[in-house]
Amino acid sequence: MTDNATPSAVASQRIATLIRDQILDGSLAPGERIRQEEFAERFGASRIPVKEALRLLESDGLVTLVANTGAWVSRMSEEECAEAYQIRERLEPLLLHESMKNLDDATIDTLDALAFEMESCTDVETFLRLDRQFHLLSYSAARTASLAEIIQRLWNSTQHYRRAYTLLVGIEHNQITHNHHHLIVDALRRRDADDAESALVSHIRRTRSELARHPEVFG
Amino acid sequence: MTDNATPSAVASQRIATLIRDQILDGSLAPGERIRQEEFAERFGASRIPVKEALRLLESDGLVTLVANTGAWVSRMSEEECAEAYQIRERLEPLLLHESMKNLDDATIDTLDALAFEMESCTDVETFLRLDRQFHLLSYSAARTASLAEIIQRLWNSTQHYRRAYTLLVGIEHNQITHNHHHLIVDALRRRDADDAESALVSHIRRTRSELARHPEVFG
DNA sequence: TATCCATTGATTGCATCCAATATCAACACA
DNA sequence: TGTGTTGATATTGGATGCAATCAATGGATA
Repeated sequence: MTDNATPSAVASQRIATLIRDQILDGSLAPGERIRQEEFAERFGASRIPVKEALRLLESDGLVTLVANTGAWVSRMSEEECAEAYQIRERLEPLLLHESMKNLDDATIDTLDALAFEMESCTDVETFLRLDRQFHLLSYSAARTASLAEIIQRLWNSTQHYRRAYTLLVGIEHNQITHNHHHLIVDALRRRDADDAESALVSHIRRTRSELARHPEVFG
Repeated sequence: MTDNATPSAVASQRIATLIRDQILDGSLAPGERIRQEEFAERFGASRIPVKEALRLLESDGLVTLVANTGAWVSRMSEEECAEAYQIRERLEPLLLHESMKNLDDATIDTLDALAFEMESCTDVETFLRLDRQFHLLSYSAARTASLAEIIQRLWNSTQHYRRAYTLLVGIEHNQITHNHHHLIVDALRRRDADDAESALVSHIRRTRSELARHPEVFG
């Protein structure tokens, strides 16, 4: 499971990737309007591929289209976000399990290094990037493509609130998170799937309850 | 959770629904080619909305697009099908749980009636339709839209093999399936979520192992 | 006879143009 | 003053035409 690697030769897919990246890195905020003509000009294309890209992003849940009216970056409610975390809690352990079957030791070493790097990083954006990288890498050996795709979509659609939460509470008092990561690496190293799954469930469940404790993130 | 209700005024979405229905009812088989111009003419539109519809169906997993070459109805491997059932096994109990919270008694009566109707039906297409109706109705009271959408996609992408399997083994010796349905209705009536979930898990798992026992379905 | 290359035909991708629709402001009227 | 209506403007939806790309066929060569 890799982070949208191939820059497609097809314009509509390339544009979809560019807009998706802007939504994920926060430069396009929820509720912001996306005008076809403006983005077409920005990407040096006509409105047709932009329109197709917007439909793709709509089916990803990142963009909301209203017929004859326009497109906006989707605004996710607190309930929808909780729902995404509930789904992740059931699916990500399965994906981790599938991935563990094929994970090699070198990748586990990299995961270990990432967990420590995260522990000593000092800014929010780096933390978010490393955290995403850690989990996606832990899933990277799974052969279950559609499962990986569902989960990547869930990560994407909740990315905004992960950032908002992290910005709100800071990254100083995150030892529990780091502990979870180390537990996961340890379980993977021992090839103990049940243990890895349960550590991951705890990890995701904790984030869900943390978000529930900080409703101001959704304000 | 209702079966694609609104016939959108937007042509691309209307066309996507029409093509999707043709794939689901079997009149478009896996591997069959979908030519933009041919379908545009058939639906009385130009190629643009057809192309957008195909991209939508691609993100549903029902259609496979190759740049500058064409579109085909997706061909799902045995492994991918098993994967879909694994995901369903983890997610559908959650959706049923969410739905049960809001299910009224009248709907449970309807589910009961559907279970009996299925038991006495004699042709495969009716059986498939009633089965789909039964399960989707049992999920209909859930407020978790994105979960419902994921599951609907999984149903859609495996629909072809449900039909192939049912055609292969017939519907005469399906008592176990009917038993599962009655167990689910009973648990719902008693408002016993855990019991309903475990009956549903058994139900889905059984189908998965049945498919594994009949690999000729995927030939 | 098998393999490689070029040419042709078919099909898709995209840009431009026009039509349809929604939004918003100005205005008439109660 | 508030409300309903109407027109102008901006924006999207879709049709047509052209360019780009791929697949397939035929011929030349080893």
